[in-house]
Amino acid sequence: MRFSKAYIPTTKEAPKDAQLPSHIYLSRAGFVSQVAAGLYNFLPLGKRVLRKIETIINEEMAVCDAQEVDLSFVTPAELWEESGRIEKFGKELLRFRDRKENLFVLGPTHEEMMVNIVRNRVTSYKQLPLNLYQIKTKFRDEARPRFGLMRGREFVMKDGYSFHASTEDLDREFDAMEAAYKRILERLGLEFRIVEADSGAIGGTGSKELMVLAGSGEDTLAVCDTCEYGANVEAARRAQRTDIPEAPSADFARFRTPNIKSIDDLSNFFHVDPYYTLKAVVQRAVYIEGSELVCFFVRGCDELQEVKARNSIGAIDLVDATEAELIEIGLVPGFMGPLDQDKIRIVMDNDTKNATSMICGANEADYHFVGVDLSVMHEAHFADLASVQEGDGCPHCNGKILHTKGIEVGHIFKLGTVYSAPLKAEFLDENGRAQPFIMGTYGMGVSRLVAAVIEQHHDEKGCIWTPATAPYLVNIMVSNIKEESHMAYAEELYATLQKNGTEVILDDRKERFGFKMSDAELIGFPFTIIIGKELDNGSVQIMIRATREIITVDASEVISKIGELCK
RNA sequence: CGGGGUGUAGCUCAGUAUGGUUAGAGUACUUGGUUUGGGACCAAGGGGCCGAAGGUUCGAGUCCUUUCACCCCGACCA
Repeated sequence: MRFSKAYIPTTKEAPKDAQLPSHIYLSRAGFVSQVAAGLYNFLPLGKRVLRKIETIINEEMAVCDAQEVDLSFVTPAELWEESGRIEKFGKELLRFRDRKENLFVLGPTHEEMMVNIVRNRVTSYKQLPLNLYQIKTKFRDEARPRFGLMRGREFVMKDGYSFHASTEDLDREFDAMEAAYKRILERLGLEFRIVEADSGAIGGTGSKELMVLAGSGEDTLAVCDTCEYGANVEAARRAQRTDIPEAPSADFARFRTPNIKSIDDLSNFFHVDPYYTLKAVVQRAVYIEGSELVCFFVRGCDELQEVKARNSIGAIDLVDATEAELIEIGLVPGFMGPLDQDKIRIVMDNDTKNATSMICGANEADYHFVGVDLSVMHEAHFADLASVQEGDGCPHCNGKILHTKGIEVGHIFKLGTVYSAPLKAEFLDENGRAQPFIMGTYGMGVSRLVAAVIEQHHDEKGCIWTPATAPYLVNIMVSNIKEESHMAYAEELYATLQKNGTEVILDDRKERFGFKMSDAELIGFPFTIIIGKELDNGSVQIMIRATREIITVDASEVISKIGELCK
């Protein structure tokens, strides 16, 4: 491509709405432009990056014998009614009617459609397993799209679905997909972590998220500083605590604690570590039908993890309870404890099981119990409720947990029969019995990956594309196109690179050196070959974008040098 | 969906408090000239329904009402 003919509208200023580096630089460098909230146009450079990522995904899927399909974007609403998701998805599902008044939706994900194309066609265990995927635009009418390409309403996703006759076979395919996804991200040149994730209300197992590590990520990850363990904090586990503070010695007693309500106050008042106090968090749990107040207890040194709490009782949502709601049912805010109270459902963190020497509220204003032995609560509902904190022990090794931020670019998930059963997608097993398909699902956010590359690879000058994601690997920049010998050399180099299959752009614009260099840095080509006055000495220069280092090489060796730098 | 903010030239923004010639700047664009290794300089130009609708007024970018869009925080997010 010749730059002079390319449509690459770069700008000095970022759109005022852009906050994230990926949004700012992708806009400024002319990769994308915004159309409306959460909707973006991909301009030529952006489209090239998308296609490069798609190509890598296709290649790795081919290795796994996964087959690409292309399902219709507009899907009949009946399918969604059949699976029961039309209500669950709510307003995120964009619906509309055609001229015959039939209701349709724009596909936000394609489980239903994919199940639909195999049901009644794949009818025998002999036809399994099967792994089908597509790379396609999805639409979710998000309440609040933001962060540029990171969270759009319309986005490109690779969504794959596998069908199996047994859970063992699903496990095998799941591992193969995890390995393939890992290879994809490695090839893209991204630093990432595969983490354990929350399975959500749908159930299923083996939920794993692929997280590109970047400070602007929306998800908090708990990762081990020693081993490979990593998990979304929503699902993170930790080792049993070993550095247990010295226990306070006190016999069981009811103790007057005037106006001592918070964990801090309590721990100062009794001079005990918060580890020995019990924190009560009351939430209104919302279910499909109705709601109730639930009190969660964790140790004073811990925080309640909301997703874990929600999962522990199968609620759809938790909202903070107000003091008025507590008082109404006869609870005493600031002095709540699990003992001797039957006014509210309680759930206790696993770490409080059989805990001794505890201090907890006495369910009476200005009184706490001390010296509590929680083994009396052995019939209570225990669950993992506490949020894993930095410094906690890794559940797999002796390492320590650290927190880091990640961008979720992939999510793989064992669905089991969650969709195949309600949609009656069945095959006959060896015994001639009808069984629903056992399914896995494998998603990867392709347009989000474009943004993720830049979130992880940029500097104050602009984008820094990795070789696998760059719109062009090499930019040949002619310092002054009026120098005929320089231009002739550049043309020759351009032709040679094109012939050997290098993705190359020739910056033949009638612009000054500084202007073209700034564009090269903003767009972020991995290598810019500068052809200018050095050519009179038989040399050219290569600017390595990642470091902005400029090296001088003999004009005859420039191609082999580029090859060397790519390694 | 709750709270906050912003809509004026392709882009980034002044101007709105206190209504008053022909609505400005920078940048980008066009033409001519000079320059040519880090976003050049000089000169001359083109470009606006001041988000939309209604109202108040002799007069509205500016005041009032309604509405739409976009952004931020939160809720939500296979």
